[in-house]
Amino acid sequence: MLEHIEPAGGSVPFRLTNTQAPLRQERWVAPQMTLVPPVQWRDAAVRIGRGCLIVSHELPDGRRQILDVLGQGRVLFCSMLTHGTAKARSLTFTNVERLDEHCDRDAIEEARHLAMKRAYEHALLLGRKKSTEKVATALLDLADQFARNTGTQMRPSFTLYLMRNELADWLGLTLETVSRCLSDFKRKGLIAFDRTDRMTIREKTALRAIADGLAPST
Amino acid sequence: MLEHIEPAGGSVPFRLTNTQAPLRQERWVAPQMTLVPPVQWRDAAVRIGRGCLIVSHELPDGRRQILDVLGQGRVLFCSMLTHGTAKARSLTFTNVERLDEHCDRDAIEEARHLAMKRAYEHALLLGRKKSTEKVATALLDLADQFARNTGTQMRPSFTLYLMRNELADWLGLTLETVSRCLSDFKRKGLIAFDRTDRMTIREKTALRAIADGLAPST
DNA sequence: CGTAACTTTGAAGCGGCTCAACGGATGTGG
DNA sequence: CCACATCCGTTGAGCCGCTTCAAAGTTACG
Repeated sequence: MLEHIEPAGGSVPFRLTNTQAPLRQERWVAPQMTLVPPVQWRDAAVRIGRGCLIVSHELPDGRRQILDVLGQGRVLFCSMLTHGTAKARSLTFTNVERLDEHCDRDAIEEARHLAMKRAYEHALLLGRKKSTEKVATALLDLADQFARNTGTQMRPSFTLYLMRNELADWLGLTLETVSRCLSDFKRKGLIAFDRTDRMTIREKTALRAIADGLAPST
Repeated sequence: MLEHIEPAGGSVPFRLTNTQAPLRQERWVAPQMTLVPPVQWRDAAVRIGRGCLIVSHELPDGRRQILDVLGQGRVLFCSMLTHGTAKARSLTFTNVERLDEHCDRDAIEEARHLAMKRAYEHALLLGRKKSTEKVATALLDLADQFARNTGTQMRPSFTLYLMRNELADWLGLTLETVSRCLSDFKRKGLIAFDRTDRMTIREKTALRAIADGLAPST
């Protein structure tokens, strides 16, 4: 989906496969790329085929807020990028496909609604949830998006594309607080992970209760 | 815009003028009403003619997050209310007019973009700004929306429809913290108010710098 | 190995929250 | 008219959850 591709992290390995299919307008994006829509995609909606994108926004002094994490099937609205309201970045090899304003009208409409709904849920999280509630919410959200075909329904397992500091910037916390919450959940058997980037939800309903603020804070 | 109108605060005076103009679909809403769109407005976009609405969302235990504050000209998307993603409430006598999906297509598109952009800015505020930065941002936003014709450009004056606890729920703070910030700004001459619901911005650029995190925290 | 990047863990500090008291404004009834 | 209640805002004191700072542990990769 890129006209210009800017390596965002200085040291991250950089690779790009820019496949332009004749009928479907589709492109591949390498990890750690900042997405810059080509001019003709200025107001387009693009669907993630596979991979993972984060959408973020920053204060002048560099404090960052990650606004959303997009997995397979989610839709990114390029107007947000072109108007300077946000930046999008790939966290792994990611495939995006341009939706057609007319053919995919319903899908676009639905995606717009979902984006707004998620923004509202996220505001509730940022403004009113405790750190443990935030982390629990994030894990369940990521499981929904990225555990499509791995693990069971009640014990989903997924690749965590975000690093601790990215989780922190998503949740309005510090990376240390995120790490402590995750270790805590692990100790309690609510989740499991050996590698830091591979998570398994072990007690989904318990996590759900925590995420919704219904669990005693012990 | 209401089919059923539910008095939300128990003690607030209740009055309603339900004007249904023949051509323009337009209605009046009394203060402190929870807005419930009539069935035929299920997915409509409605523009605020005058008045003030808040859009909010809650956790099961009652913690509330105010998601947006809408003044004259702003557009509310009813689908957010009908899907249970949010509630809307009037803070004063408020006039709303249904936009036409076809005639007002461009206006709706623009409003959608604005809503999303504001949600993003709000997330940045909630997740990454300090209390003083939050309050400064809120004051400037409200000045932009509600000081249309009062005060000067650099010294806007406006009616503050939100109470301290509503400001707090908007900014992810407590009402005490909001009160302390406002008193602090007043003491420093950045703002002025005698009645608690009538604000004047006195040092717009200084407030702007604070809002953007560019001011020393002294 | 050795370095770099990321994570974990600990200890200390602080910003915003909680709890509490007071003050001003408005309304109501005697 | 005053006594009293209610609601909202302000202010203070103490505390706690998260951040900050620091150091050690882990993983990946040359």
